[in-house]
Amino acid sequence: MTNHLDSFFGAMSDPTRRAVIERLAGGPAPVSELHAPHDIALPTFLRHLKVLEAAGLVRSEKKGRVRTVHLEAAPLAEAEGWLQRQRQLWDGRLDRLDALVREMEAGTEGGSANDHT
Amino acid sequence: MTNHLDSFFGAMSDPTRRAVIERLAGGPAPVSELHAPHDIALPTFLRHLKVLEAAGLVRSEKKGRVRTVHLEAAPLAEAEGWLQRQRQLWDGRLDRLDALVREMEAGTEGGSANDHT
DNA sequence: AATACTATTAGCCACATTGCTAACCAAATG
DNA sequence: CATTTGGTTAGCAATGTGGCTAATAGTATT
Repeated sequence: MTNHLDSFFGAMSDPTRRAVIERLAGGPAPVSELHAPHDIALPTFLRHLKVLEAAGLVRSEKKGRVRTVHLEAAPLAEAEGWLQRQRQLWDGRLDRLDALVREMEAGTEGGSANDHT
Repeated sequence: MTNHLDSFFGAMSDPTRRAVIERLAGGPAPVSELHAPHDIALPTFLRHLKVLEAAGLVRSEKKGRVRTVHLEAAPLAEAEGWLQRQRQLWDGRLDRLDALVREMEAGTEGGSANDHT
């Protein structure tokens, strides 16, 4: 199936690439401008952009000799959703455990309690 | 500064590791149980767990000969927040652009409009 | 005490990633 | 039309990642 999340998280795991995303959240920009603040060779930087584009995080169009890059928000939302689901599941579980513990402490009269699974 | 997000996203970029997280969202589990559904050698799997632990995503305690692993929700929340901020920034920008376009279409009477920056 | 089970360490290989330089193409610009 | 500018391609080196097997350690279990 080769999940989207795979290439997405891979793309986000690099500080240079995250910095590009942060910059692009403020609006589209040409390659040269995106490259400027980073102290790496342009070809190297270009490959970072390609990784981002392959992950569907950005798109770019070339007009004349300038390529303009812009953010694609949908993948961010997707990953955000995934994280949220996992976290909420876990948080919810903790809440339920907590309730169980309180219930058990309240009275040992004979409550049938099922916790995990 | 060696951001948390670095190791976090790195850890999440592997399907095996994400599957472990998904499993752990349902509750803690011993190493062997976590390993079972994955068709890779145990030592290999163990290293995945180490990556997750190094990224602060899980913790584990060993009792007897069994190591029990559990999810740590805080990092998920942190990454979730980061993504949300970037996305909202971008979405907000789109909204503002949209508004601008509508404003410009409404009347070309002589409105002074500032968009980006 | 011997055996079986759970986890761990060590070491190896193949491939991916990230960095570089050098050379090059195509579109402005003088 | 020569030059500069913005981006791209090709190729190399160093390091990281993910997989394996073999061997070991430390509990249970019988």
